Amino acid sequence: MKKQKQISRTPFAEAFTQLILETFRFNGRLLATGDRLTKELGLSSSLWQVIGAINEAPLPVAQIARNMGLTRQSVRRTANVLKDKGFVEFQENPNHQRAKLVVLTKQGHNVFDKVIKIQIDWSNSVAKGLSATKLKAVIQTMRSLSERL
Amino acid sequence: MKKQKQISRTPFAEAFTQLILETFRFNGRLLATGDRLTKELGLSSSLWQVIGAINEAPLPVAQIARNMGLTRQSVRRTANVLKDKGFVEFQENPNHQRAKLVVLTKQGHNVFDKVIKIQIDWSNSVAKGLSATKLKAVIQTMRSLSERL
DNA sequence: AAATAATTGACAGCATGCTGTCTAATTGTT
DNA sequence: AACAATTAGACAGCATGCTGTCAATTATTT
Repeated sequence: MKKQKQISRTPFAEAFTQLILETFRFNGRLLATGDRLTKELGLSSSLWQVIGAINEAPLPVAQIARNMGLTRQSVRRTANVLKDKGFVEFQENPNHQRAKLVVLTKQGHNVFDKVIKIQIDWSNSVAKGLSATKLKAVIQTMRSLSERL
Repeated sequence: MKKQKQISRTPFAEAFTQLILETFRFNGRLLATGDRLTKELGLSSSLWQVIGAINEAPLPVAQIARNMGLTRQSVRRTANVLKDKGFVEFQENPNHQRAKLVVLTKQGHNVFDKVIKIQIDWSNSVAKGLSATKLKAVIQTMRSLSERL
């Protein structure tokens, strides 16, 4: 006779475990799809994320990193790649000598507009049967969980 | 006067974009927390995920990879690390000469039991104010979206 | 049974997250 | 104004995902 487990998961713990695993999978799929859809533009998920982060207003690397929940080192590398590709440039920051502002070039703005269009088409193709309300509920739960970690 | 954007996001596209970014953040947080909680056991998120995948029954590397939505190459590397740490061993597979079975050692079973306990404690500490039902709804939406990618 | 296709392992190399350390610059405190 | 604490950049190296290729094995088709 098989020994019984002493501790058993509560229904919440069970669902939470599933959610974690599904999040890992979903994240992987999103990255793969994002890379695929923007490859022809010379971009990848990490690149357009940073471009998107400075679309409204130029920011220093460290600030971008905080906004995105990444380390400044990793965003810096991405920013350097974007600079090499001609999508951004570093400009003097009147408020800080070292922390230069990452600014979209004309080409950068251009490519981001294309990304937006791709994203919108993509969203529409994915939208069937799901409401914005439902997505918002998901976002809220994820944020709520995030805060507890 | 500023030029008006030609295409604007639908509410769904807006929420979808937010969901994508939140997923990236949530994923990062989960990995960081998972690593932190199992560090003392000599594990990391990638390691306990694979251990968990063969807890019920031994499987070959390629099968584990398919189950987890990863490439076999990446799971293989993880499996080799687990072997070096003594948590798994490779055993002959009666059905396949090349594809050896990844099997938990006694130490592997042992450490996974500890991981389970940690996960349950963690779940309980996170559970306040959230129901399993709510999490299930999130999982379902994520799966539904995953399938469309 | 033989030929072809699919799967697997092994190896190499890239992408993008992380940590750690050192130095320079900035900010906050006294 | 001087000192301490924090922040930023630069560089090094690790972790863990990916792709690509080649040979060996297994599965499928004819």
